[in-house]
Amino acid sequence: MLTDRQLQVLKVIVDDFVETAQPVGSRNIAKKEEITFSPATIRNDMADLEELGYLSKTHSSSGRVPSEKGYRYYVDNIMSPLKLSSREVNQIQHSFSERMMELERVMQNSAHILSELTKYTTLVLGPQVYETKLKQLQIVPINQQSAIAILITDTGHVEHRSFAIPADLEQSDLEKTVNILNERLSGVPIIYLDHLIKSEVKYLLQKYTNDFEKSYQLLNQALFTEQPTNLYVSGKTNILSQPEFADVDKIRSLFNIMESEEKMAPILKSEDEGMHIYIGHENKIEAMNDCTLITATYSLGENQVGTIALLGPTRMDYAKAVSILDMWSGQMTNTLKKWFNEQ
Amino acid sequence: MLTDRQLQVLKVIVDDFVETAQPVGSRNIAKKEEITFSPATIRNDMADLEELGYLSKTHSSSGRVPSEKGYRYYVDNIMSPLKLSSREVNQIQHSFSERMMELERVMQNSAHILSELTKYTTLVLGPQVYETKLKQLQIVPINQQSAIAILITDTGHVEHRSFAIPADLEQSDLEKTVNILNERLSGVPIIYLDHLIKSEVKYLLQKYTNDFEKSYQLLNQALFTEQPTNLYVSGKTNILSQPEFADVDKIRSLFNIMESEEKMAPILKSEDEGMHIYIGHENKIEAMNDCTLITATYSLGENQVGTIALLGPTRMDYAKAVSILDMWSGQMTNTLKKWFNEQ
DNA sequence: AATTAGCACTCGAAGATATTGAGTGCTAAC
DNA sequence: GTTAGCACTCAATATCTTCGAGTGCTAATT
Repeated sequence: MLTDRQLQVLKVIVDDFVETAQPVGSRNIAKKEEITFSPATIRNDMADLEELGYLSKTHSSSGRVPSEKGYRYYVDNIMSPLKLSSREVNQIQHSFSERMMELERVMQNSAHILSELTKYTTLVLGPQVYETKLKQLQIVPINQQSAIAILITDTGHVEHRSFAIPADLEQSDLEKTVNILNERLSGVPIIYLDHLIKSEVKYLLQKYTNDFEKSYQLLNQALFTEQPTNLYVSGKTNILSQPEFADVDKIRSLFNIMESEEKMAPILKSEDEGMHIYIGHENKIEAMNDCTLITATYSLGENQVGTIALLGPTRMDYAKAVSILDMWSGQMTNTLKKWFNEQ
Repeated sequence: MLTDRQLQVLKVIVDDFVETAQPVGSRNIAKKEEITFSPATIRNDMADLEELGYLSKTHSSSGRVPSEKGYRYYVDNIMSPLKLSSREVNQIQHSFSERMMELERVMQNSAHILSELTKYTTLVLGPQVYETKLKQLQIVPINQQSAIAILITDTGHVEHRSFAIPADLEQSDLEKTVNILNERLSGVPIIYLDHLIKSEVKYLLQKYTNDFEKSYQLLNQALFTEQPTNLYVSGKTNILSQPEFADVDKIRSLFNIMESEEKMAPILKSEDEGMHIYIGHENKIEAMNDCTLITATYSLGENQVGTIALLGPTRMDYAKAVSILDMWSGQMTNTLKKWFNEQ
């Protein structure tokens, strides 16, 4: 168990190092207002803290630097929530302004604003579509060979895909197909679409259209070709300003991960709701071993959960990051509740 | 005027430097198969070429490096088109495969593949919409407060925007508005929409709907709020592998530009069609002063011109870059012609 | 007259050596 | 338990040396 003084020393070291990115020496600690004891005393405490694994040195005669364990302790036991400035609060609220009626825009905007406020990289993963329901399906022919399928969900999400119309498909069959689909599929959760089409709609099509095979094939092509983008990243370049990322190789491997939705999505998805902090090697991906990732979930409806995350160096302003994510979560939940109850 | 031998020396220096990124010395040049004279002779030529401004040294006893003027001369007078490997040809053709019916996808895909092939950054600027015509306008209500407007153009481009429905707008007015719009605006070039609405449609709305003011306001809100994204960038991280971008500050300023459509679009748009090569300080933006930008236009229809560009260090494999862009342009033009004639 | 061999010279890169100063750990005094 | 004092450590920085790839110039060769 740490003494009060040790705790205080650890806090000062983390705070100072987060700010300056330089190892913190005993003399500098002693200079702080809140510190009332001498450098020698502090040195003793630091030696203890180092033995316990909360601090480390960059070399034998350097000042101390928080270890990952030290950050962990700071996050779990020391840091206190920060009061955000009114400017920060305003900006966050602004990203939920009324004119933003689309989830996509809200996410994009939030990512942008949070990365501005924190100077870290913000990642927003859209909600999984477990419960999203199909509102309407439309097919708009463009020319003889191609048409566009437009899916609209009850959350206001619009998805469109163009596809080739089989050459020998009759116009009437196309129309019938669309009618059947709209009739049978409206209100159905997206996730069941595939199943429902395979079971029920298939027979309807077979019954009412002349060229079932073509219609069915077309349908599959139009609806199930590709996963839509669901990851919004903003402020990637902020990472470049951090002194720990002076190495171009590091930057490259990190950027490669962030640009790939497949790699990033599983990292962001967490089993349970709420906030999670992954410090350094707590991140399973090697390229992120000197980063901290803070994730927070937001939910719309019952089972739809999305994630927002901040990515920065382990030397992160944890209190600020957490407070800002917290603020955002609250606003987001409010907005979505209002939004959902209204419709 | 350069002698044949000087020309040959310049060519070897550019080719070698592009490959190795190291200053080229006379001994190394003499070792090349195609070179039949001694280092001393080459040194004399190099001294002349330097005096003429085509070469420079990194320090007084280093080998030579092409200057921007040297690259310019190489591009204008020396380099010969490269025959692409069948792998490269295949990959480019693949990005135009039949299933890609949407311009957006083609652009995204092309950007990706070209950056893979060249290891430079690829930027694709979508065509300006001067001539694109509105095919269909649909308005899909999501709930009491909001709806989504979907614009489909004759090029298969789909644009959607959600907007708030004024609280006191009657349902019937909304429907009437949409009907009027579809009737009057189909086939109209997007660029004239605004004008046509202000002149003609305005009166129709006034005549047939109860709450003209609301309908009109809604219309403006739905159609003219924001410019759609039109810039696709791929392979930004490729730049990180180039030795000339070891400096993080350089990277940052370059990334900042590439991430901003407002900054990038005017650079990419060129007055006239065809290929343009901007070497080093020929780029007006300071951050790009040690880059080369090669732009090529592609066109669909009569007046619609888009741009594709490769961005790399001035030490670029010009022959390859030009050949690949050339290949792509040809394919793109073909594809679009076929596409347009069919509809 | 053009080309080439020969040679002194230049200068960056890489390694070795000295200097400085911020910081530590330990011991003894308070 | 706390602190002053002091010897010690080591990264950062500067200075010097060595090495070699490269040059420019001059004189010899073709």
